[in-house]
Amino acid sequence: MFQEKYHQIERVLRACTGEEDVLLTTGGDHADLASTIAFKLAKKQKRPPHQIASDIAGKLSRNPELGDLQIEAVGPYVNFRFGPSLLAEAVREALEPGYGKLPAHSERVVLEHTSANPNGPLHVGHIRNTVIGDSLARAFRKAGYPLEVQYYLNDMGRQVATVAWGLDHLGIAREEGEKEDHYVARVYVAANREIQENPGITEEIDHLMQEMERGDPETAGKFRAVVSLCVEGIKATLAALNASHDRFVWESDFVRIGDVDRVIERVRRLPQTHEDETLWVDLSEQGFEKKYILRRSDGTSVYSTRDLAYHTWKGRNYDRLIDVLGADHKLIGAQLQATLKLLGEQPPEIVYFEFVSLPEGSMSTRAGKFVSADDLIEEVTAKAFEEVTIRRPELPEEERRAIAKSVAIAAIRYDIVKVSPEKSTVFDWKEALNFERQSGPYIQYAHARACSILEKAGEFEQAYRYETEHEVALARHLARFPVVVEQTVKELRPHHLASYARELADLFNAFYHYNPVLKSEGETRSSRLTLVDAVRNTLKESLETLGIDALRSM
RNA sequence: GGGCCUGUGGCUUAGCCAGGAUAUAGCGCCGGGCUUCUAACCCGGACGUCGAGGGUUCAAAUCCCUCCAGGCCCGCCA
Repeated sequence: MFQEKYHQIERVLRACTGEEDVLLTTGGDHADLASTIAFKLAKKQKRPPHQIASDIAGKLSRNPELGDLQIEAVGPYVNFRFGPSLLAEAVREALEPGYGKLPAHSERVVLEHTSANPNGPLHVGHIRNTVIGDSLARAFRKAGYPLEVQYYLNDMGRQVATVAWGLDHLGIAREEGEKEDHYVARVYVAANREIQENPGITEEIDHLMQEMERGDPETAGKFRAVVSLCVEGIKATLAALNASHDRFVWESDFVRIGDVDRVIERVRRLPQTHEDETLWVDLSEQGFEKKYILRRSDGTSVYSTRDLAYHTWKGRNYDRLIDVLGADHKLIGAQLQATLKLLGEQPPEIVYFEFVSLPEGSMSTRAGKFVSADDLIEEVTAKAFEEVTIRRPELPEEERRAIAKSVAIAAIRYDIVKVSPEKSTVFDWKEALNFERQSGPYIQYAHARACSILEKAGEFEQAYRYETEHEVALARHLARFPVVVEQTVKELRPHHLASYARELADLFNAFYHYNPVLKSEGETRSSRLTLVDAVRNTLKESLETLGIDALRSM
C-alpha cells in the first residue's frame, strides 16, 4: 500500500508541478508523506513558498485519483496523510502471513559471511559479521531473491598450519567436555608461545604449507583434521545464534582442482602483471601503491590468489556477489575488486563493518585475548533464565530454559544489529545483559503480549475502524514494513530493520496502556483485536528477519 | 607519512549517501503509575554550541574545504 501510494503521489505531483524530482519524503510526525517542492518552485516562480504549497494542496485535494488521502499545506510543506480506508488497507495487508515479502526477483545472489579462520572459536568480533550477514541474508530472502549463503573456509593458511604443527609436537590432549574449537584455540595459543621462544619452528610451519600446496596427502590429511575439528565447534555456535550457511567452501579446493593455476595464468597475461622472484600486479593506476602479490618466491599461492579464484568461481555461478567483511579487509577487498575488474570478472559488493574491541583493547585469538561467542551465549542465557524464573515461576523448568535460550539470542543479536556497521564498538557486558527497552527481549515481549491478548480474546470478527492517536500511529507504522525490507537490501544495512521493530514495539506498548482491547466493546473491540493481530504478525515477521524467535509467551 | 571509517546531552545511539518543519531513542538521574488485556511496561521532568572553524544555500547534523581527536589498514599473514 505504502509504495503504491508513494509512487502515485509522486506521479501526480510531477504532473501538477512539471518538476521531475518532486522532493517527496516521509513526513515524520507531521505526515505520512511530505513534499518540499514549494521551496524549489518559489525561486522559479518568484512567489513565497507557502502560497505555492497552498495552491498545490488545493489542486491535489480535488484530484479523485488520490482517493482517501488528506492533503494539507502547512507553511511551505505539502503534507499527505492516509485516511481511514488506507489505514484499514494497511492493517489488512499486515495480517497476511509472510507480510513484508516483496515480489520475486530472478537475480541469484550469493552472500558470504563470517568466514572466520578455523583456528579457534568465534568471538564477539566475529559474530558481528555473523549477525549482520545472517540478518542481511534473511532480508534478501524476504525481498524475494534466490540466495545462497556461504562460509569460506581458509583451510590452508598459516594459522591452520600452526595448529597442525602444535597437535603433532606439543602433546596437548583435549579435555573432558571441551568444545572442539576451544581445544583448537588452546593448541594454537600454545604453538604460538612455542614459536616465540623458538623462532626456528617457523621454518617447519613454512614447510608444512609448501607440502599442503603441493598436495601432499599426509599434510592435507592433517590440515583437514584440524579444520574439520574446529568447524564442528563453529557450526554449533552458528546454530545457537540462529545463523545458517548453505555451503562451506574449502579454500584448498581451488588449489586442488586447478582454479588457482588457471587464475594465475590469466593474471600473468595482464599488462599490469610483473614477474620477478614473485608474481605481482601493479594496481597503481587503480590507486593502490602496494604490490598485489599473488605468488610467493617459493612458488606457493597466497590468500589473495585463492580468494581471486573463489570469486571468479562465484561470478560464474551467481548474478550478484555480496561479502560481509571486517574493516581490516578494506584494502585487500578493494585490490580484489580491482583485479577482478581487470580480468573482466564480476567483483563482489562488500559490506564492511568496523571493529569490536574489548575495554582493555583489541581482541587476539593468537594471544588468547577474546570473549568467545560461546561464553557470551552462556552468560546471557544464565541471566535470562534468572529473569524468566522471577517472572514466571509457575512454568516448568524445561519451558523456562527454552524461553531463556531464545531471549538470550534475541538480546545478543539485537544488541549487535541495532548499531550501524560503520561504527566501531567496545564490547560491554552490561549492555549485553540488558533486556530493557531498545533490546531484543523488549520486542519479543511486545509480541508475547499481543499473543496473550489474542489468546484470551478467542474468536472475533475482523474490523478496521481506527480513531485514537495510538491506533492510527500503529496502523501507519505497519504500512511501512515492506519499505524497510526494501531499504535494508538496497543499502545492505540491516540495522534499519532493528529500528523499525523497536519503533513498532514502542507504539504497541503505548497503545496497550491507553486503549483497552478486551474490555472495549462492539466494533471498537473487533477493530482493536484486528490491529493487535496485525501488529503481532508484523512483529513476528520483523523479528524473524532479524533471526530472533517470536515467542508466544515469556 | 598515506588511505578508509567514526565524532550527535554523563554513557550508548538514529537521522547524514537522496539538505527543509520543535535533532531520534535507550541507559543513568529526578518524579509518578501494578485489586484493570504479562510492569522485560507506561507517563512526566532535567540534560544538546550535532568535534572545531570556514564555505555553499532561501535553508546545513546532513553538501564542500581546513583542522583536531579516536579506530582500522598500509606483510612473500589471513
